[in-house]
Amino acid sequence: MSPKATIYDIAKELNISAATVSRALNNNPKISKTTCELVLETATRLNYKQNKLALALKSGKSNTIGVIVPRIDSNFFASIIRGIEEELYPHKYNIIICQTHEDEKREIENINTLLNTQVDGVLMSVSNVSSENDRVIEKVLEKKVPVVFFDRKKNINGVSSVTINDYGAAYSATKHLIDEGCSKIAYLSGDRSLEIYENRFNGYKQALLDNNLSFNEDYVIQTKSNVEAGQVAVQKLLKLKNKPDALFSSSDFAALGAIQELKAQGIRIPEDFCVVGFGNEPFTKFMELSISSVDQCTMEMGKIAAQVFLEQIESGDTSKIEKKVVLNPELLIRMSSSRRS
Amino acid sequence: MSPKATIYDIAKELNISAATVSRALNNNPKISKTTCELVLETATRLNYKQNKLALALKSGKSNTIGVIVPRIDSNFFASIIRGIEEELYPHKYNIIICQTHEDEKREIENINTLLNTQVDGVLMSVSNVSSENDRVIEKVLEKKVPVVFFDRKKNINGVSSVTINDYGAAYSATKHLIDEGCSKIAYLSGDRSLEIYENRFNGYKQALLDNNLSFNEDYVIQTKSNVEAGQVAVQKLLKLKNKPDALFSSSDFAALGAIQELKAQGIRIPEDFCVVGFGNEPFTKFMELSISSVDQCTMEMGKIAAQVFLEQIESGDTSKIEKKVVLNPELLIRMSSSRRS
DNA sequence: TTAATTTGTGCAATCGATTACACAAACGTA
DNA sequence: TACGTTTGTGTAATCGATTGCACAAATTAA
Repeated sequence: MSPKATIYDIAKELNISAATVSRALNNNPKISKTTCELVLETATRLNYKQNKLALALKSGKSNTIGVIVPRIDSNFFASIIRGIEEELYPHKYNIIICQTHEDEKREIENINTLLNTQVDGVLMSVSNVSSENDRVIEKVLEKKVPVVFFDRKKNINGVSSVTINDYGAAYSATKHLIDEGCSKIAYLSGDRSLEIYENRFNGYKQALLDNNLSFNEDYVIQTKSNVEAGQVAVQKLLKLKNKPDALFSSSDFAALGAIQELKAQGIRIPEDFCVVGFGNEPFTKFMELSISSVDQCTMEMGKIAAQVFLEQIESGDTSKIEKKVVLNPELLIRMSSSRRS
Repeated sequence: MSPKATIYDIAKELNISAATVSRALNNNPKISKTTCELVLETATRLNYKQNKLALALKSGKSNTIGVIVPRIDSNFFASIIRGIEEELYPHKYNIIICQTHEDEKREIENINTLLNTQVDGVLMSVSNVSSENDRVIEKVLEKKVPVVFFDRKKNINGVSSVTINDYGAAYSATKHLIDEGCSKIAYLSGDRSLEIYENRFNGYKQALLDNNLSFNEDYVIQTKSNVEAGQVAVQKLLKLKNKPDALFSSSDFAALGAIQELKAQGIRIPEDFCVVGFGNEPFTKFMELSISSVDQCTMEMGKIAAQVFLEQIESGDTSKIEKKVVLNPELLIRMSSSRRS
């Protein structure tokens, strides 16, 4: 028995043509019951598995999509991928995962690999803002392969996206801190050339202005999204003459670092200083001093990105549909910013 | 311009044969420089991308592997996948991710889908111990598709695996608790029909016996791996006449729940009660009362699983190599079990 | 009984790339 | 001049499954 049986093996075994075998396996009504049963039986016996590659080549549809993320081992992206997978599983799509590690070159490589692999679509969270990969993405579109951005998008014609309302979330978070009685609110940002961080910054700023608080450039620090960065940022902030009394961080990890440093310096949370993070990382609710954070609806984002992809595929003409879905994230108020109760 | 250019399009454009185009694109030395340059230029102009499906069909090698995990949105599996991806990226392999949600039916479906997709190998962490999928896996092997288990393995002939020394890790953790002065050590287990949990149990038990401590059946509780399960388990334990003074948990999440419940009942950690978890989840080191845990070398496990796969592919004959790699996890002693210093 | 229809299969092309083999043209050598 | 050798390309088969078209056999209708 050959390691991989084909319809030809079945055909030979039964002295019929491969075409008939193919039809029998697809329940084509033109095939007689007798033949059909014989074929199915032989297929099982030979451990036949349909070769999807041949099918994909013939049909031009691989039933595979590519997902490109900066990295997979972050709760945020892993949850989104889970959402995508669950939504696409019933539709028999396979998912190829690529990591960019925020490297533009690798991002472009990944896109090209996926195209070569003949994926039916590309779902991605962009790593980079440079315009070189804009051109690469446009080439994907030329090939009628739908692209859907999630979380971190770019504004490219014909590309749908699923994002959260970063502006609104930042606005709510900041407003919440104001409501708790804070008036000197600092903001830890990520790379502001990425739209999400720019939007959060704007939400933060607008909330201050709408509440008659002055915007202080010294209170805005651009950092990485990790614990150390949060510690360093707080060290800087506490050296200011006019020390802040609250912090809104674009990253839960930085928020954690900030809290650690604040405590180390003897500052009480939330009495003297309130903190709100972003991302609803699992640890934020586990901490003894639980951390307020913005939940980014990751599973939902993945599911919706998958749905948008499916709609585009089904509609046939990708280029005309351009859907921009914006989810409303939820502010989870926890101990790090709850002065009441 | 057609959306997807093929070598035939290039050939027609230049009035040469597709064979020549193929050779030129593959830098075949038999092709004249002139032709070669013309082809490359035209390929770029037409936005040509090699169709990997056609290549895979022809060569019988898809350069794609399948990875099956219970779920992707857990730090543990996500890290392993990252390791696999990084190891395989330079070798131009694509990775298809499947989730089982611990469902045996879905596990079998996934395996079959991957076979249909003609993956060059399957790397999996098994969800289930039933023997029905043993047969499915044996069919994979019949097709000369290498299978590598990681973390949760099964003992099937011809299947390599990469696991950690669960027995040793549990032994060390228990021994450490004993060294801290604990003598009544409870153990929270996962589903003991899975080898990993059975091994940990044995390591725990042996450490007790080797140190002249009695093994108490009441101290062993089988639970889920989540926070609530840990809380419930501690409630049970504290109702015992002879209350334990330490806990080794097979799950960090359960360890966290346990700690929360212990604190709620006014028990001091580590003074009155020591806790060690398993998995080195990110939050364990973030907690104010940081949690001792066993690091499972996830990235490394992924990388090694990928290496084992590569070796099998290169060796040609899969069936003869059967490699069992066992990694030695590290016990990270943190505040939840440090009475000294 | 003959013609029309239905039923069940086979033939061959197709998807895109590779490659063994054939072969013409250009070259060198005796 | 005639005969080997390169050099560069083309032809056609192949990978596995699908499917329009053709067609024989069986069935039905007239």
